[in-house]
Parts: sequence; structure tokens; C-alpha cells
Amino acid sequence: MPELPEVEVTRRGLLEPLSGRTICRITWSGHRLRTEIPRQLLAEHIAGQQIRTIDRRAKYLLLRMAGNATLLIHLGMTGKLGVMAEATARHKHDHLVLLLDNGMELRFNDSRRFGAIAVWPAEHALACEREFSGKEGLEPFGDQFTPKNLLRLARNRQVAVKSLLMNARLIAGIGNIYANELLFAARIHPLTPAGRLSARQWQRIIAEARQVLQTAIEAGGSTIADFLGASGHPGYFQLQFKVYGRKGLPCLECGRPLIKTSQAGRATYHCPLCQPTPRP
DNA sequence: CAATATACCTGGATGC
DNA sequence: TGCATCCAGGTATATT
Repeated sequence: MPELPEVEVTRRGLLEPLSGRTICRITWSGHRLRTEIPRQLLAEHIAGQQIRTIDRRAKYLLLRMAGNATLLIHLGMTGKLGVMAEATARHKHDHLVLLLDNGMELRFNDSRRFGAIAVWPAEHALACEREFSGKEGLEPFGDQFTPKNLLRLARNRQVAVKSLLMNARLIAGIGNIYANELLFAARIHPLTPAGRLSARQWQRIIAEARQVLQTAIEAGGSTIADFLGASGHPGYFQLQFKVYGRKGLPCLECGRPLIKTSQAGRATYHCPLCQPTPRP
């Protein structure tokens, strides 16, 4: 389940095998993803281009071409990127395959097809970048991720703090797993109305968000997957979650059984003692 | 406008 | 064993 750490681990894993490579041929499965795969734009603006570097914004990977075009990739729920020899057998759900100039292929595999592919032609690079970035929320490691800005975003809002943290238009990269984990780390109940949090509590959320995300990145992301970097070692290792998926198990801090609820249609975990219900 | 519900997908787990 | 049902969650869109 790729959230910010998994996307960042993927970015770092792909940097070495892809930088400087030229894309020789592009093939696709014929299936659409969350959006239609822009075959025409891929053929016109990405095929034949050399990959300069890879950036990340929110949960998106941005493959920057030497000619200034950009290939945007979103992993959705089940998307995986891998680099392997052209001769390696294709897998079911390999939806986009980029043949590189060294005989390797970058393959995008996505069983549920919640992922997305977009192309920014070089001549529209600035406008596309601005429009895209304007729709995405604050980066948790960015200098705009401050108590002041979060107080402003949450002002007069009744929405639960967990929902606000997961709102990609407001805050980038935090999905259901890390929202649960960081709220436990900050000792804040997921249902707390966002507008009621103090600057001090937001400061705590910011600090714990960065800590949890950074730890996950260093652990290699939290999803067990078959992504292999060029080095050949597995890209992901399971993170030891403190609350996510631990319904009924003892809280690692106080021993109380953890509680699972459903909030806005999402599995939500918290400790009844460490994260007390906000008073009405 | 704010908040919630639903659609998009497949595969794995569970129930009968 | 087979078949139905539910659940997982990122994001866009619809509804209340």
C-alpha cells in the first residue's frame, strides 16, 4: 500500500538503474488504469528520451527526461515498479513496459489498476508542473509543514484529524496506515475534531509524522513486494506497526487492547488509554 | 461550502 | 470443492 515512504523507497531504488538510460520502446497491456494511459503522448514525448533523474511529489513519481518532458507515475493501491532483463517473463498485470538501452525493462505492474500514468510534454512543462503541484497538499518534510499552516487549514473545521491528515489536497503522502501510526505516536485520538487542536498539538503531529515516515523510509517502506532494485536486494521490509492491524492486541505502551473502528470507511486503530476520546 | 458516500479494480480471506 | 461475500485503500466524483 504505497504511501509516501514506499514511493520514496521506490524512487531511491530506481534512481541508479534508470538515470542516464534512454527509453527505446514503450508497450502497454491495452487496459486502462484509473485514467486512460496516454499512448499518443508516450509515443511522442517519452519514447526515445533519456531519463535524467527522478523526483517525488506527494505519492507521485516524476521521471524527468533530458529533453524536459516528464513521465508521471502514481502507484495507486497495488502498483509496483521493477527493473528486470527484457528476457524475463512478463507477469499478469504488467500494464506499461519501457525498454531501456541496456536490455533492461522498467515494468509497471498494477493488479487493481488504481494507478495512473501521465505525460507532461516539454513545451508545457512549467504549466503542467504548476497545475499539478497546486492541487497537492503540503509535503511533510517541506518547510511549509508548520503548526501555523496546519492551524490555518484546520480552522473552524469539524472534520476528524485523521481525515484531515489523509486529505491529499491539504497534506501530501499520508495514507491510512501512517495516519493511524502517527496519531498513536502523537497520543491524539483519530476522531478529534481538527479545528480543536492547539499549535502545540500540531507541532507534536508534525514531529511524529516526520519521525514515523523517516523511520519507514529507512526501513525500506512497509509493503512486502517483489520490487527489486538494480542491486538485486529486496526493496521493502515490513515495518513493525504499533497500532495498524493490531486489533485486540496489547498496546505496546500501556498493555490495553487496541481498538479497531471504521472512520469514513477506513480501518482505524487506536489505544483507548494512550489516545483518550476528546471531551465533547 | 463541508462532510460523507460511492465508483473504480482484483485478489485474498472467510463463510456456507 | 465451489461459489458468494466482504475487505483492503488512493483518488475523483457524486450526494447530502
